[in-house]
Amino acid sequence: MIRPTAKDLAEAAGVSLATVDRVLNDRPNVSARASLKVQEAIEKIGFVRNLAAVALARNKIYRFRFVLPSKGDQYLQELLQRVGEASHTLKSDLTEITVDQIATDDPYQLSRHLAAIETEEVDGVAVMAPESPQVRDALSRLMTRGIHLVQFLSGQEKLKTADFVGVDNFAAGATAGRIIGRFLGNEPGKIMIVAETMVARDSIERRRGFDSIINEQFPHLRALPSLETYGDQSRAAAIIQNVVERHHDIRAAYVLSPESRIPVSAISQHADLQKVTVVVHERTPFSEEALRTGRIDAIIAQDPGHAVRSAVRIMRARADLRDPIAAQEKIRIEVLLKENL
Amino acid sequence: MIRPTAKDLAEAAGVSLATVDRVLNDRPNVSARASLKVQEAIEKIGFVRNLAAVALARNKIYRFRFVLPSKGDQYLQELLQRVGEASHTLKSDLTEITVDQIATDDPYQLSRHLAAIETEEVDGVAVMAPESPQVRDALSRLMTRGIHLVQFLSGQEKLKTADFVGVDNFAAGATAGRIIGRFLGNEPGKIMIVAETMVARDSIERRRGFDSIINEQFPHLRALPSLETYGDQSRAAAIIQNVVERHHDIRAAYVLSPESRIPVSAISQHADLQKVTVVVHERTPFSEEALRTGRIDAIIAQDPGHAVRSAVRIMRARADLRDPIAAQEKIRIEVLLKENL
DNA sequence: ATATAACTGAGGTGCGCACCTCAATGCAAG
DNA sequence: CTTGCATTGAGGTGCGCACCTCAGTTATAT
Repeated sequence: MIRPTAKDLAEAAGVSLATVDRVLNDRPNVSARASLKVQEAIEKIGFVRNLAAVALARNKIYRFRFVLPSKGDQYLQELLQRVGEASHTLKSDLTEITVDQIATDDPYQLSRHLAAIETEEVDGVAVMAPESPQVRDALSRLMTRGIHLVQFLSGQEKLKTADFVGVDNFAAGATAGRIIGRFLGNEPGKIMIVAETMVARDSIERRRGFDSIINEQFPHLRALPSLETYGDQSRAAAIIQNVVERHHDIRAAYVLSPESRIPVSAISQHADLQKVTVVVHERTPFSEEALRTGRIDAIIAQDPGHAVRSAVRIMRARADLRDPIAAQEKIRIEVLLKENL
Repeated sequence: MIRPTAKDLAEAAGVSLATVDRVLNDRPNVSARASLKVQEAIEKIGFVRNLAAVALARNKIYRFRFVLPSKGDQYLQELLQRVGEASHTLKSDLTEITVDQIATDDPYQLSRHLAAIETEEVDGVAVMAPESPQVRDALSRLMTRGIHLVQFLSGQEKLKTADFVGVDNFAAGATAGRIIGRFLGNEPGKIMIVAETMVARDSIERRRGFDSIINEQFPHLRALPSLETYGDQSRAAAIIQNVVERHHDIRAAYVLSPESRIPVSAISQHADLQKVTVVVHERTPFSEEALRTGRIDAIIAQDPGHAVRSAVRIMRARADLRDPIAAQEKIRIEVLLKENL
């Protein structure tokens, strides 16, 4: 037999096609005995569902939505582009992807937005938003309503019942710590740490991971308190100037936030920081160029294209009541140097 | 209109379904005018082929084959496992994957094997084999016979007309160079370089990439001539001992070959090499464990799972006479440290 | 103008499965 | 023994497209 079909399976199991259908699709009114006979026949004849036929017969269009921040710099642009590409590619796969950009840092607005998503219009939602109890509740309610949720690159204290796509930020911070520690060698010195804001859970976890490595492995180095730019160029310059005046042995800088343009610009414009080792997060046109020209020394990244595709695969699997293939969906913490860009 | 079908397309283009079919599938006997009308209508109504329906109607089983070495250590096992996983996963996608393990280092045997592959039994072949003119010819002939070829992780001087899956080995070597250079700091010293054999093009290119960085960026370091273990444990110990006796300032070791167990074992057993920085290629159970326990300091890797899936996607696209999505198929040069394993 | 080749349309079939209806059977409680 | 419910089978329809045939039409060459 070339490739057994459901008909062959029915025959082998000694039941009708209708029963095979009931078993395969978990429909009610099947006796345990019949179910068992079908399961055994599946093993015996090596039946494998033809997914193309399933998709065609279901004739269902999968509708997924990405909820992303409305404000951001190059990293957000990068994400939007990847989502757009995925949307385009997946059209022929009966998958429609939409994007909502809202002020994800306003828990109230975000919650309202999530509450307004109708079960009928969407099969799955991938949300990238900072943590808050209110948002967490809204996400829970979303799931209760039968909408599959993916926590996307974001720092929610993970809802255990939801899928997550992204990296372990503690490990990402630790990786940055290892890089800086090894790059600096044995001479003592201080490390400047810059973030847009330390409210974001992502930044907090990275900082914790970073500190854990520096303290344990490189005790001759000292990580200074985190500076917050609030996304403001002149504020960034001012606080960095302030730190430089008080510490004469700054040998490295670590930028916690995904948007590194403002902090790195401030650092590379400062006369006293020309020789410091700089590590940032996320690959953007800016960080890539900075790595090429030597203004920064390494990028810790998670591939946004992978992340988007992974989120879609997971939502797709959940919509079909399948389990995602965990091994394939792990997002790697990438270390980018000038040579492996 | 919810989602235009070919029928809608025919209507919009003012032609028959038969003509739409001829245009969509590049069949002969279509006037330029009719073709144009269809193309325009596609744009106009936003027609997108339903791939599930295409697959079902074609009812074609895609048969792909991986040709891999018969001899190897953990990296080969890793590869085999990934191919097996892909094979399992893709069964429901009408894709059958087989593996041939042969002595790929014997050009004659490999050529004969490739020549024996029938066009009827296989749609695409992914070959991992070291370079030789004879093999290159055999690969060319394979393509001439209409079998889609993917050069898989291997060091053929690339056949321009064939697809390639894998990393740029020059860049991989350069990345290793950067890592070692930065990890060692400013003190002068020597770098021991070990390979299974320097006949493999991969190793040669990595060595070139490595040297280029060390020479340009870290002139206080010196990379010693490559040692060849020939996969022999005692020979490895002997040649390393020999080098250690002649050089007292070895500060790092770089293992070029994908199988690093033998060289690393020899290095970590040598009393004088306890403090050297070690960088190897490819993630295997051994190298992973060595990184965890600190016997090595970094791994330069290419994800074999990604590589396998990428090769299959490419062969699939080629079999459908589509172009692969280049951006998605790029294999990254990964830098693994203890923290981002 | 006629033979010929290049095009076009109408229609049909089947891919493997999901989903539906309806009748028939079994089984247990009352 | 009847009633009611769970289970099973038979059969049909349609998803969107590929692929085939054959008749009819239009352009091209002679």
